[in-house]
Amino acid sequence: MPYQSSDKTRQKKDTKRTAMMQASVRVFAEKGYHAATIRDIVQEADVAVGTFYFYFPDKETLFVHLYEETALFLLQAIQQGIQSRATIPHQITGGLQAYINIAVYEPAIVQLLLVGGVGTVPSLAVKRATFRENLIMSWQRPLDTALDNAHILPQNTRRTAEALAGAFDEVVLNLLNAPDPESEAEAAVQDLIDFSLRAVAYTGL
Amino acid sequence: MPYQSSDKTRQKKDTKRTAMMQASVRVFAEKGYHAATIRDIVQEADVAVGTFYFYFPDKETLFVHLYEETALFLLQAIQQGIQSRATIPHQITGGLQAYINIAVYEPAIVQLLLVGGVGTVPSLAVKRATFRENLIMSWQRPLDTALDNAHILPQNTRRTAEALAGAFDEVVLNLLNAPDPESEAEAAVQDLIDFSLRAVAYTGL
Amino acid sequence: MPYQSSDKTRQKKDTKRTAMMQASVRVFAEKGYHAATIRDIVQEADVAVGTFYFYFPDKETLFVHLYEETALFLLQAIQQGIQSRATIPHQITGGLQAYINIAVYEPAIVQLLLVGGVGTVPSLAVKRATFRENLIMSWQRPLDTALDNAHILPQNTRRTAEALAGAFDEVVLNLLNAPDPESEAEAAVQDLIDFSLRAVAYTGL
Amino acid sequence: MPYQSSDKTRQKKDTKRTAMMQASVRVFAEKGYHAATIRDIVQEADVAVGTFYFYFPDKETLFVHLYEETALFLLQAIQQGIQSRATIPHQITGGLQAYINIAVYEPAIVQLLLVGGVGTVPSLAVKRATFRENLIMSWQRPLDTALDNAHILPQNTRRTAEALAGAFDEVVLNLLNAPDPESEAEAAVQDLIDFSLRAVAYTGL
DNA sequence: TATGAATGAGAATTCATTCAT
DNA sequence: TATGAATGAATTCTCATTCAT
Repeated sequence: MPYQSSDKTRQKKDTKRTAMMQASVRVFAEKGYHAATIRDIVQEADVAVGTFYFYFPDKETLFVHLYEETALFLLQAIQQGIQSRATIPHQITGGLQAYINIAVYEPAIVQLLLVGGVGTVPSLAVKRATFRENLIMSWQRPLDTALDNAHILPQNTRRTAEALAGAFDEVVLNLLNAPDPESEAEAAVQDLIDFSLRAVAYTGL
Repeated sequence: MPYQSSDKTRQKKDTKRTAMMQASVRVFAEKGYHAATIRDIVQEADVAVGTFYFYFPDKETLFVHLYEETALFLLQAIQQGIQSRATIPHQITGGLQAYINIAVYEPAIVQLLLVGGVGTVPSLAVKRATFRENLIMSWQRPLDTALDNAHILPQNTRRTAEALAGAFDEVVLNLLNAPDPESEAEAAVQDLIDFSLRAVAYTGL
Repeated sequence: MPYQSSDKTRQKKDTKRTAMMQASVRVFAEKGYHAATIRDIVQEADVAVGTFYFYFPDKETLFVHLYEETALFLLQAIQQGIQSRATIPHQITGGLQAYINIAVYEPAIVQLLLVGGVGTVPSLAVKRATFRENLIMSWQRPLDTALDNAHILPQNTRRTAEALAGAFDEVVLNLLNAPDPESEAEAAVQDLIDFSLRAVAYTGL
Repeated sequence: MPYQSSDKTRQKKDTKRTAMMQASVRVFAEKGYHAATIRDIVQEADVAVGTFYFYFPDKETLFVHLYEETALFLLQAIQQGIQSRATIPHQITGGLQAYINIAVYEPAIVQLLLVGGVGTVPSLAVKRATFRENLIMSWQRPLDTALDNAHILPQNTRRTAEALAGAFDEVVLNLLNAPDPESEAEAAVQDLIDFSLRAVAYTGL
């Protein structure tokens, strides 16, 4: 394996690289793309500026990469929460729990996705659109299935999915601004489940 | 009469000032606070850099002022749409129509509020929080009244209002990204009305 | 007199022009050339910016002109105080009284000359050098005469004159920084007379 | 040993920092605070603009710092020249030699103090006042002692000290404008010693 | 790999000056 | 004459990026 550095070296490298990415998420989440400086990031990660450019080509590329990766992580968690269940109530519950879980324990990730990457670099616009689209689709798919099975009343599931996605985001952001998000998380999940089941006109109630 | 601050002169001044503010809204809405440069703004308004500073003290002050003014305008329109009606279905209809009307005919205003002012200057954070709070309260008030009158089932109206506000925003943003927002507006309003009445557990259906 | 505007007009013009020059002296004296803005000057004179450029070609020209005029005024006052007397003690007394009188009652003039025009525009450098040279010469001339008449002991009168000029300036600046310059002026004059007569080795003491 | 803040590196940094400070002194001395631009300074130091801001927080801070440091240096030199001697003639000689020595070999320092910092930034005003006060006090102290010992006749020593300080400054500035200051320095010192001993009414002559 | 000094393009802001009215 | 809106060159300062060590 000549092209590969030793485990020890790789581990150290990965350690530093990971530290910088986590620092980046925090800094971008807190300040947004433009207000965050490379200096902010390297100070948070406790490395030198030059080190940043050893691991990442530039600020924009890192940010877009971070956004993609983070978006994928959140989407997969939500989809996992949805897909492991069979009926709409459980699916919504599963997806929401996954979402709010991440929001509470990794707030920087959610903040990066929801506020850190708004109105920034052109190259991000398409990534952001894709993320929103995937997020909406994640909620639309169970709705379509439920509609087929007459578990919900007829409706424009696309629009319902958009509305649910927006509703969840807003509640999550308000939750994160609360003094103790963790303690309120469970109630928020329950309120949103109730809200959603009513909103999708769930016939099983 | 060597010089006269005549109506004509004053009117011209106001005209130019207004033009610059509108240009600013467009640029801020499109690029967000940080990415928008003074040069962008003055080019959009077709004036020189110095002219900007003749009318406005600095970029930040203008932005915050713009945000406040715009937020007030949107809030009043929505509240006007709500308060001129008596029952929840009509109130939601009125508020939504006002919101989507502005979104379609003054998209920059909505974009400035929803995306332009995210993660920007500290002095804006409180304005933004106030705006979101007022927006949520605008929806919560009719819910509380309806709950008192048993027009909706018992629920955490605060959370419902948050969810509705977020739902509306997301649908509006998706609408604005559509190829022809105007043609879809009516359907979007109707879908959201239906969504909302289900979501708030309106008992009159 | 076709080329001449009416008395009334000219008077008004002179009034305004004079007001601006006096305002300029005050502003330049207080802030120095660079820190003083045209806006400062016209506000102090209560006219519009355009008016400034009707009377004066530009900031630098006005400043240099002001400096020259002011320097001439001070020099003539000092020289008048010197030349109207016959012997060194009276000449020093006369010159000093004139200087300190102006310093106390027209502090802006002295401040403009001593501090307002330091290290500023190249075109002023020569004017300033000329002023200092003339000021020194004003004191050297009576010294030379006194030396010829053996009223003072042999010395390098040029150097003595430099030293006296510097001594007077410093005392004047300290006087102007005093809480009540006027009340201390007389004592300062007397101290400086004594100092000077000793310093020039006046033989008549 | 990927990187080492070795002596060599640190020395280089100090070297560059020192070079920039010296360049700053020269530029400020020549043009004064306002007329001196960052561009002037970095060109004189042959570095890029950013380098200036790597070493110094901003123009004003550097200038004030430079002024303080320079004032302290000059004051200590003069006081050292004074305090190492016992009687007024030797004290004046010592202080003057120190002053003129610096003026001739470090003209920028003296010019910065005497002309570069006049009528500039508010934060400098107090530093300048302190410097003048300390300078005057440096001359007043030996005068007070001499007066106690009856080595000079009764007089207002504060005023005499002011006058001497001003006299020295003026002669020094004239000396610096001479074609060959160094060659005239000795004579200037001697003339000023004579002038001063007469001016303070030294009784030992 | 890692460092941080050095760079310079670009941003915000100021202000002398012009000119249509 | 007088006005003040409009201009844009010049200035200060920031920050992403590079590179010698």
